[in-house]
Amino acid sequence: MKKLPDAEFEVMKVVWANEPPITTSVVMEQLGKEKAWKAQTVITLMVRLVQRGFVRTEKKGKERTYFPIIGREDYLKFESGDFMDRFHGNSFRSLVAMLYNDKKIDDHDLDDLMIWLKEKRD
Amino acid sequence: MKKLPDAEFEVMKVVWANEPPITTSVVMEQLGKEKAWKAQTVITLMVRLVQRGFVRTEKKGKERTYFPIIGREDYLKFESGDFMDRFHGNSFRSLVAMLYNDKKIDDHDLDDLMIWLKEKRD
DNA sequence: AACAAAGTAAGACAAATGTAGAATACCAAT
DNA sequence: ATTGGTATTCTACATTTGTCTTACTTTGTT
Repeated sequence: MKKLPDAEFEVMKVVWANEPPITTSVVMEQLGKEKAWKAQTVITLMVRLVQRGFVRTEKKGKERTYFPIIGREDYLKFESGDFMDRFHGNSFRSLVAMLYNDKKIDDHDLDDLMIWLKEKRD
Repeated sequence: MKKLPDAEFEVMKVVWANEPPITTSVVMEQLGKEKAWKAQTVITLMVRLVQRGFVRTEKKGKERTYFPIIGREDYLKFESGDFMDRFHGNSFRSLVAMLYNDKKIDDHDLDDLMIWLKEKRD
């Protein structure tokens, strides 16, 4: 698997968030607010995602529908692993300390985490 | 701050790992094994890092020396925050669960984390 | 002073990415 | 069958990234 470019990832997020299949118009609607993309832009991104093997597509009349091939979980796993590798030399503590110092995770997150950890104790 | 391209990040890793200032030849030596980069490639990357404001440079005779401006910690914090944001909606638990399921971290890491968490309870 | 070696600057070029215009296909109503 | 509206395909183009070639500087040497 390879990392997706930012724009394509934005599209995939929408694809994953919806019950397949999805159309470009739906993607447009759901991204339109933040990204001021033209319809062609979204279509181009869909085409590239097909080439990359992230989605497959079917022609439905004048429209085109898309189905995810790579699942959200799998992709996030991949990105997470890559990230740990590249930026934290796989040292988990390094990551935690860094995020905590930078206030990216707060005490509530830690409580949350503690609960999860305790559940693991089975 | 903006994300560095891969190649430039590789160079920065070496810059950060050495006592400043550093020269391209040192970067070459330390990267040479893995990256089969020509000297010019490294020099170009250094130039781009200067433009980006990650390092500053001084001419020392025929050589050029470089000093980091952005610190490793600061950059890693930035990348870590960005990552949490983009891929885990800032849910730290989501990240931990993902890494654990994907065997990127093991029980030992979790124990370790538990200890760290308990220390935070002060 | 002239030269070779080491290092650099300037420029090049293909591939990847972000973004979109123009021409075209397809359905829906006339 | 024609027309009009959408969505699509094809094509384009600027910017960024990865990588390098060629021409020039600087310095230590003959």
